[in-house]
Amino acid sequence: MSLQAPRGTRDILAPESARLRALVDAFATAAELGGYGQVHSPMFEQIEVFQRVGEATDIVSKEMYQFRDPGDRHLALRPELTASLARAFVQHRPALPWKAWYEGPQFRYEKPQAGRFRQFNQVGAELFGSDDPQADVDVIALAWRFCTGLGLGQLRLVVNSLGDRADREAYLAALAAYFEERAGELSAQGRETLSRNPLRLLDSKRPADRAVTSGAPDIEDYWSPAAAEHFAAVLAGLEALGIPFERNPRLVRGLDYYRRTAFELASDALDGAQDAVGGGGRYDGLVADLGGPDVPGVGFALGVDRLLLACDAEGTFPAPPGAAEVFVVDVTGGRQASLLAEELRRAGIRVERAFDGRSMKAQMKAADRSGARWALLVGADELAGGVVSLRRMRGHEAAEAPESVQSRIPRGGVVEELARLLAEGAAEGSGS
RNA sequence: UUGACCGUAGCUCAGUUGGUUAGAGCGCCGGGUUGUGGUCCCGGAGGUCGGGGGUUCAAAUCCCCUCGGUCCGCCCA
Repeated sequence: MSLQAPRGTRDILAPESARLRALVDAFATAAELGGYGQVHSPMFEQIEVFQRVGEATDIVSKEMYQFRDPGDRHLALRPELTASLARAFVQHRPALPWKAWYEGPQFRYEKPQAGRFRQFNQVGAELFGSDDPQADVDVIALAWRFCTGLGLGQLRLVVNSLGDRADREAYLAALAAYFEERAGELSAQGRETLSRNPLRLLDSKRPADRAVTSGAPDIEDYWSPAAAEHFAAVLAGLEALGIPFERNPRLVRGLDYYRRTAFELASDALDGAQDAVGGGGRYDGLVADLGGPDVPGVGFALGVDRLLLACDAEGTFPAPPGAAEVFVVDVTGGRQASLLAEELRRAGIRVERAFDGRSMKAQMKAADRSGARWALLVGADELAGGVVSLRRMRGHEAAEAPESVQSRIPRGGVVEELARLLAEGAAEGSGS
């Protein structure tokens, strides 16, 4: 155990990696169905990209991996992707509205825990250039459609509005005043949070602080008429689409740039502190903060690792079958297995074979474990006769007549015959 | 940064108050006569007991440090 993956990171090996890719594929399909195009952005950015976006947020102030490159540039591994996308928007100025989706790892220096890693994967989408409440709905609908498409049923959509910039500032001031007055009742940690960002305190799970926060001023009382109207339109839009939600005036998100709409997807199937699978909101003003035009935006990100945990908990979205379709057993040295396997693979058939000249029994065992429905057997007899033995591997009783299970076919017709059998099997499989 | 618990074979775990060559199940490899899987039987490989230091005649077992994991808190994905 001398060398291992750094703390908070892990290797994702074969069956699980296929599942992760399938999840990303499903998201790509959902997003592109909605007119979002994929963006690849760098894993690291000039550190200012993130700093300008949220000095007071934890992920920027204390969780960033930062470094200087050999050219003395001050860089940071991306702790989130909305800022990267906003930077890309400013740099390229695409036509509006710009709808982008993304996927990939992000990095935060935190204490690892179940469902929380220092390198973790997210999928997400952003819509730049519209302040229409229907844009908010478009984005939320994508997240919802994708998650329910995975088979997740125990998911709650929690929504809130943080008002416009001025509303938010007025509210923040009122909140700070309220908490200052009662600082004595707060826990030591609570007071620390207060000095950093009073909004954070609303989320607090500490019982002592809860008592204080329950009487705190309500954001709704600080909404401007425009913000209130916007939020009402978003809720009406969700209702029209039949997307269930619950309102929570205490929902503030971890990132400071949110304006108006904020939302979170939480899973009741996940226990413990990490029940949020994703969240997002509107961030009007962010693009301007990065030196671009005053273009509004709304988006979200979902934690891939948490989504998969939620899928586990609900017993949905299993790993896709990676099984071979055909296994070539060759006891004449292995060259025939190479030839047959390659021929079949060039025809698009998933083929496995054994190495190291193992015994027929061993190769048959391997064939069984591979999950292949068909085995091709090549021995001295077959080789001499220009044939191969074709054996059905699964779904038959031991008592069945041997000739219905195994037969010899001409060597030259192997690809055609297997293609036919597999197509037949697929048709049957889809019918049942 | 602080707290609690945990760390024995590839995996899941036993291992009595410190006491001989550290075990099981699963998995893996081989065998059960001539070239045939899934069941069964037999055999085998595989472990610096996370790492380092200390106490002791003797440490997987006790103490300290360290690394990693889990939980809480914090926060989020």
